[in-house]
Amino acid sequence: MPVIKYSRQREAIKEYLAQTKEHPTADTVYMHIRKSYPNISLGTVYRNLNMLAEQGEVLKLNCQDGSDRYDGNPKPHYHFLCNKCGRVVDLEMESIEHINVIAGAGFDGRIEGHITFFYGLCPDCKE
Amino acid sequence: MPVIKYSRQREAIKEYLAQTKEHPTADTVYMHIRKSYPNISLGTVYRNLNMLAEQGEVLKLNCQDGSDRYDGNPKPHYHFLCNKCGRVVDLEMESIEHINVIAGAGFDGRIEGHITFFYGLCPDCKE
DNA sequence: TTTGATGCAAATGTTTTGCATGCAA
DNA sequence: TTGCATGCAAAACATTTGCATCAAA
Repeated sequence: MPVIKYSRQREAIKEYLAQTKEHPTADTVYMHIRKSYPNISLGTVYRNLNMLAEQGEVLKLNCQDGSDRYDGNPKPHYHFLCNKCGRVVDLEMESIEHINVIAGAGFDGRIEGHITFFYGLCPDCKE
Repeated sequence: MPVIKYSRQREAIKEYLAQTKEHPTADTVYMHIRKSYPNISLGTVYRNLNMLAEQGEVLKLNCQDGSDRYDGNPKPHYHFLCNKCGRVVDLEMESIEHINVIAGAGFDGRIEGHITFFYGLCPDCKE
């Protein structure tokens, strides 16, 4: 397997993701990084996002609205998608790992995990 | 709003989805319907799948592998995605609606529901 | 007869890829 | 010096859309 070399572009992407709570799309990442690296190409952004996701340094979220978004927090956690403004918010909540057991009860395969998105109205939109 | 007129193409798509358990992609639907309607176009398949999903007659599944798949069973239910063969299987399981309450406990917005995909190894791949 | 649905092809939006060059090690 | 990463542009995909024609009501 090839060695992974340092690149400031990748570092900038990682820093941006670590600092924002926006759960940006690849294109949004591109727009932001461009401010400090005007010559960065969209291809580089995609390559690095995929690389970081593979390394487990960021999360790639396959949202229910069809968009792919990225999360700088690689620890598995749950997300909330607002039906009105489309925002994706991190949820801090008690573990629901037991649903794997419930799902496995009548199923002959092996359940290793789950991905859950909650949806509804976010604090700002619920009024 | 426009009236929805009967079309044999749409009917064929609906029947195919009702009878299969494959959770096919739009392209797979196209390949199948083509056997009985060789002239049907991919555009028509997409238009009808979207129409049926909007009417609530079929489910559009935004799978974690990034693909969109369709399910002829419009009742909400859970799905399992095999990490090895990529197959999507229906799960029959006890309700886990209570996770909405758990998620809502520390959250100031309104949780209306959730979408969950389970993953692991399907019965055929688990050996 | 009216109007929605179709087939076709072009357009769109997103993501990936090939290649010459730049830069890390 | 070696070879991975980059920028650029083209290519690859998936999905949508415009339009003339077809068919349901």
